[in-house]
Amino acid sequence: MKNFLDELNPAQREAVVNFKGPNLIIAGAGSGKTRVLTYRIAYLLQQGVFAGNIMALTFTNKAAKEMKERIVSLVGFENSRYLWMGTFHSIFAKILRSEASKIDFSPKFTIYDTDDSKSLIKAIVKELHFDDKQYKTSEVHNRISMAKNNLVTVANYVNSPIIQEQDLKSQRPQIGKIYSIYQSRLKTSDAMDFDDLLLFTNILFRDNADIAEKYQKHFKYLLVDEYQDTNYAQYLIIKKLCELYQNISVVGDDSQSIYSFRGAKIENILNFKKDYPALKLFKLEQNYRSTKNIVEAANSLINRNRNRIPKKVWSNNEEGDKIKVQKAFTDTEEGFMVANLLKEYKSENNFKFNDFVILYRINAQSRIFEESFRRSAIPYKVYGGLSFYQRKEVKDVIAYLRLVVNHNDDEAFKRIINYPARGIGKTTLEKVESISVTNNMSLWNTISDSKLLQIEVNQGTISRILNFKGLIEHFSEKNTDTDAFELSSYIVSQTGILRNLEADKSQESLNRKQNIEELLNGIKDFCETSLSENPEAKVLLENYLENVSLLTDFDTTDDNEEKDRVALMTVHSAKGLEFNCVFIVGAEHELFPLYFNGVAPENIEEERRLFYVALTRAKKIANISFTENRYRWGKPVTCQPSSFISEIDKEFLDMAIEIDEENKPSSYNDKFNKKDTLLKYEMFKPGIKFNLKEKKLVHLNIAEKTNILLIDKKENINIIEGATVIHNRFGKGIVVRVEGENSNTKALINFDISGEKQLLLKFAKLKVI
DNA sequence: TGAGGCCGACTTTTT
DNA sequence: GTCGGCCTCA
Repeated sequence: MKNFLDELNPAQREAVVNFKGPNLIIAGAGSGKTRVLTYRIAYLLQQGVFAGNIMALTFTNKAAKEMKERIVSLVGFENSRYLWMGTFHSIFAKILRSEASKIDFSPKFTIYDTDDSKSLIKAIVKELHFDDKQYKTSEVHNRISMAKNNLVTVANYVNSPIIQEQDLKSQRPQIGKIYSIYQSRLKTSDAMDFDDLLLFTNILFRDNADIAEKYQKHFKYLLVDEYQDTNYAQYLIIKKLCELYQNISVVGDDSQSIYSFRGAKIENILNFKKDYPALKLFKLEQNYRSTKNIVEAANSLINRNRNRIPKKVWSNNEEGDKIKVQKAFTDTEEGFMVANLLKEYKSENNFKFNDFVILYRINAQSRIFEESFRRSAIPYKVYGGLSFYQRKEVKDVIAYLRLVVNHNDDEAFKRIINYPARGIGKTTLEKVESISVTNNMSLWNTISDSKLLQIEVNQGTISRILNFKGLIEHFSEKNTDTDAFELSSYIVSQTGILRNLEADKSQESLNRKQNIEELLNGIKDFCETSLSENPEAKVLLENYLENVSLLTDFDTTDDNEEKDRVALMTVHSAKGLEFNCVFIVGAEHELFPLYFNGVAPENIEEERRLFYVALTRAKKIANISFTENRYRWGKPVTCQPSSFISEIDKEFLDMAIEIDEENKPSSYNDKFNKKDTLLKYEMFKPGIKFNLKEKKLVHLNIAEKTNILLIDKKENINIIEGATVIHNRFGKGIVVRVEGENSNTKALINFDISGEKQLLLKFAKLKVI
C-alpha cells in the first residue's frame, strides 16, 4: 500500500490520522472533502481496523459509489469489500430487514416511494370524504414526512397541542387522522415509506437495548458525509450508534446546507460541540477547485448569512476571470445567449461539452435550454426531473415484481389488478377496497378470504379476480428457483404487458416498450453484478427490489456517461460536483431566491447558501444570467434581477449591464422588444437561429444543420441502408432497411451480437460511424 | 368497462 | 407547458 498521506496538505492529513474520538471536519467548498473521507477510511484499514466494523454514511448512492471506488483503488477490493458504505436509507433498510421481526414487519417489506405514499394519502383523503383542495396530497405528505423526520409518531402527533394548533390554523385539522390511517395501511401492506426507514430504525434501537448494543459494538468507527444535511431522525441514529466508542467523524459545510425543506437541521452541525464536548475540530479551508476570483466572490455572498461557523475559504489558484453577469430580454433569448456564449468559451478555452453545466433553480427551467441547445447543435443531458423509475410503464412492471414478493403490497395491487385490462374495473376494485378497509386487511387477503363472496359482483368478475390471484401465485412459486431477470422477463411476457404495447403502434407505446426492455436490462445487469460478487447465491426478485426502491435516476449507470455533453440540472443536484464552466441561469427575484410561502429570513439564508453552492461548482468560469421577461405557469411575467447578484462584491463581477437601472430598458432591449414576438416565432423555424452578436436571425450553415439533425432524433437522416451504427445497448450493427417517414421512420438493423432489431429512429439512440 | 378528449391545476429542491 | 383527473360516449 502506498503512503497516501503524502498526497494531503497538513490540515487534511490531521483530519485523516486523528481517527479516534469525535471529530468535526468543516470542509469548505472544493477543499478535498471526499479525499479526506476516503483517505481516512483507507487509513483506518491500514491501521488494521476490519472493514466490516466501519460504517460510512452518505446522502446519495452516487456519493457512496464514488467513495467506494476510490477506496478500492487505494486499498484494493478485498480489503474494503465488507465496508458498510451507503446512503442512510439503504444501510438502515438493510438493518431493518435483518431485524424485521422486532418491529413486526417481514424481512421482505416493500419500500413505498414518494409516488406510492402520495397515492395512498390521496386514497385516504377521498375515503374520508375530505375536500382534496383543503387536504392537498403534497401538503399532507409533506406534513407527515416532517413529522416522521422529527420522530413524531401518530400518537405524538395527535396529542401535541402545538401541532394540533398549527393544523387548525392552516385549516387542516384532520391531518392527524390521515396520518394515523396512513400508518395502519402501510402496516397491513407490510410496507415502509422513505421516512419510516429512519423512524423505525430509531424505534428499533429505542425499544431493543440488546439490538442497539449489538450494533454499537459492531460499528467501531462511524463516518458521516454531508452532516449539515442530516435531519433529527438521522442525527439520533448516529448519536445512538456511536454511544459506546464515540468514534464518530462527521464531515460537512454549514454553508452548503440546502435541504431544510426535507427536514435537514443545520443546527446538527452548528451544535455538534454540545453533544460531543471532547471533539476535535478540523477546518479545511483551502479550496483547490476554483479560481481566486470565484472563491472570493462566493465568500462575499455567503458572508451575508448570520448563522455560520466562522471560516475563511481561500484559494491559491490563479486569479481567473471575473464572473460575467448578463441580462436577456426573454427566457428564450437567455437560452440562446447561453448557448452562444458556451460555444465561445468552448473554443477559447479548448473545453469539451462536459466541462459545462447549466444550473437552474427549478426543473421546469430546463426546457428552454433543451430547445436552444438543440437548435444550436449543442449535445446535452438533463439530470433529474421525471426519473426512469417513475415512468408509468416501469412502475407497472415493478408493481408486478413487488406483488409477487409481497402479496400485501396494496399500492402495487391497485396498479396492476386491471393492467393489462382484464375486466376488473373501478367499481369492483372499490368494493374490494371498502371490504379491506372495514376488516383492516390488505387487498390480497381480502380476495383470498371468504370475504370475497361478500362483494356484490357477478360470478364472472369473481373468477377473473381469482385468475389474477392465481397468476401472481404462479409467479411467486417460480420465485424460489428462478433468478430475478428470468422471472421478470417471464412476467412481462406472461402478463401480456408487452403484447399490449405492441398492439398499439403509436410512438408512445414503442417508447414504453423500450423502457421496459431497458428495465429488464437493468435487472440483468444487477443479477450479473451480484453474481460476480457472490457466485453461490441465486439472485431473487427480492434482492433486486431491495436495491431498486432506493435508486434514483441519478444513480442509473447510463451507458452515455462518458459521452461529451453539457449537463443541465438543478443546483440541488449539482452538490458535490464540479465543472470548468458554470452557467447560473434565471438569477431573478422570486425565482432564485425562489418565492415560496413568503420570504422568511431563514429561507433567504438557505437560498443564499444554494446560490453559494452553485457558484462554487465552478473551477474556471462562472457566468450568471437573468431575464426581464419569462413565462411562468404558461403566462408571461416581468422579472427583477436576483438580489444575490448585487450581494456579490462588485470587484468580482463583470457586469455588462447596470443592475440598478434594470427598469430602464437599454437601447438594445428596445430594439428587441418591438421584434420580440416575431423573433420568438422565427427562432423556432427549422434551419434558422438567432445570432446574438449580430442581433439578427441567420440561416444555419450546412455543418450546423447536419449537427442539429444528428442531435434531434426526430429527424435523424444519417441512418441509411448499409450504414454502420452503434446502439447503447445492442452494440454495433448494420442498417438493413429504412422505412416510414419523418418521426415514424423505422430501421431494421442487424446487430453483431443481438441480431436483427426493428427500431424507431425517433427513440433509438443510434450513432453513425 | 374502456378509451379518448377536454379542462383545470400546478410547479422547489430529493433520499 | 405539462400532467392528471374527470367526464362523456361507444
